[in-house]
Amino acid sequence: MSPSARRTGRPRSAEADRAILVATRAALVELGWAKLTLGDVAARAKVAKTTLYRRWASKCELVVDAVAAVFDEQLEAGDHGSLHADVEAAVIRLGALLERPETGTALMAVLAEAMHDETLRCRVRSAIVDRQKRLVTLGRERARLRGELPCEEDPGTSARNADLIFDAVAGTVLHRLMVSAEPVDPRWARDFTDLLLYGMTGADSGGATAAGPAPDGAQKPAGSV
Amino acid sequence: MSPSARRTGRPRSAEADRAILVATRAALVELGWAKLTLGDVAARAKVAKTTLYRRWASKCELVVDAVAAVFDEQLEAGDHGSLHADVEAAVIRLGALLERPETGTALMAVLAEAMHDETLRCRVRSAIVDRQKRLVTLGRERARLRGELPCEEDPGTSARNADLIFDAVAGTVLHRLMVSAEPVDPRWARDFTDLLLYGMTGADSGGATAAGPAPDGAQKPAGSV
DNA sequence: GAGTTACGCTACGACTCGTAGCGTAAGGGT
DNA sequence: ACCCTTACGCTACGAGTCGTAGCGTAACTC
Repeated sequence: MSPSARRTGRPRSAEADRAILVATRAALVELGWAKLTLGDVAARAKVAKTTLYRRWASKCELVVDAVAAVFDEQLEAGDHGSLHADVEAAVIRLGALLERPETGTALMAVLAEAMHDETLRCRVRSAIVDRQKRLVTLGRERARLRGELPCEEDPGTSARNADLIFDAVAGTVLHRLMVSAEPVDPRWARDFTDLLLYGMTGADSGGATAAGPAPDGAQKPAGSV
Repeated sequence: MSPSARRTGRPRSAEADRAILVATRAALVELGWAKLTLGDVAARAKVAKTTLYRRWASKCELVVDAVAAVFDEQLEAGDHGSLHADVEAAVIRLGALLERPETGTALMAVLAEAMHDETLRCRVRSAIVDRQKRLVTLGRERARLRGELPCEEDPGTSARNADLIFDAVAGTVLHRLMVSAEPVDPRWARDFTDLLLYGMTGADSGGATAAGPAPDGAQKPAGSV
């Protein structure tokens, strides 16, 4: 239907698409969400304002696509050899992604707007959230094969735990950057990973937090108290 | 200076203040951040538009105050007898607060806008964030007195850990509600608390996650694997 | 070449913004 | 009681943005 309806006529300029998304991110950094106008984006992208309106119905949808493109570039889930290393790498990668001013600002603004727009919320979920969540599932699967996590018979429990982990990782990194306005540096990433794996009690007492060089790296048993 | 400058003349109507903040929250729920206009807020509050502009310079500052008032109402840190119970209570309380549509929407929008406005960011921090963060410090202090957490000599380490815990709690709850759009129900609060205290490894294997009624309640040792 | 679709450009009505000006209301100082 | 000071309500205004319509042209398919 979609391909048959558009197999004829002048095709949409792919370069215009890219220029618009780039301009959207640039304008977002410079002006912020509130002062971002579609007219300004069109001027930066050197396209007519009408072209913009022909493709995106609202400012929200445009920004979602602009941000999703950045997330797609950064989507990967390499195997770092241990659950600890995998989590730490994910934290640093997500932190680097959200530290880019365009990404963080845009994501927050879109999420705020999505509270009132179910369509927009679905769009955000499919374009950004679900693809990131898949990485959590993959990482846990690898950890289970390594014997770092127990097998779970109940798929419901497994899904719930994956959701919980995802909320914890993404939410904490987001909060660190957006609310606390502190950087996701290697030390914090390690501290947070320790917290996730071993909990408040274990991480605080294990001596792997402050001055020590964390000699155990990736193989700290849970009952280390 | 401020009190001396305003000790004479007609005082500002305190009721108008309250009406404006109430109207702001109501309009935020109904219209969302993008479509929220100060003119509309003024009409709802039954005050002149000029009165609004005399007190708040921008939409952001108005919304910050409107949200901060709600946070103030809910600020408490009761002693629930154990670290586990304290954390779980805080999660549920924060969840209930952010589940109110006005609060979550407004907070996200203001945070997004604060990325470009250092003044606004400071305002958010002092009005909302820092007051919540104090609860974390208090809870950890109590846990230390109970012997649930080890003493920390280094104040820098202690502060870093408190910040980390705060980001983890607030960020995860926020993400669960705003991004995943799932409720903070008692089961999730318990699962998340287990994760925070005992880590991924401990919480997953302890059997306190899925169907069981969690018979141990608040006294699960860290080395329960 | 004919048909179809996208693009750039211009112009437009509708709307909101934030401010200025004026007269009136509500307190404090003597 | 009187004046002074400040806040309030109301109206009106220029400035700016919004999203759309109309037209001629460019690009691609059959």
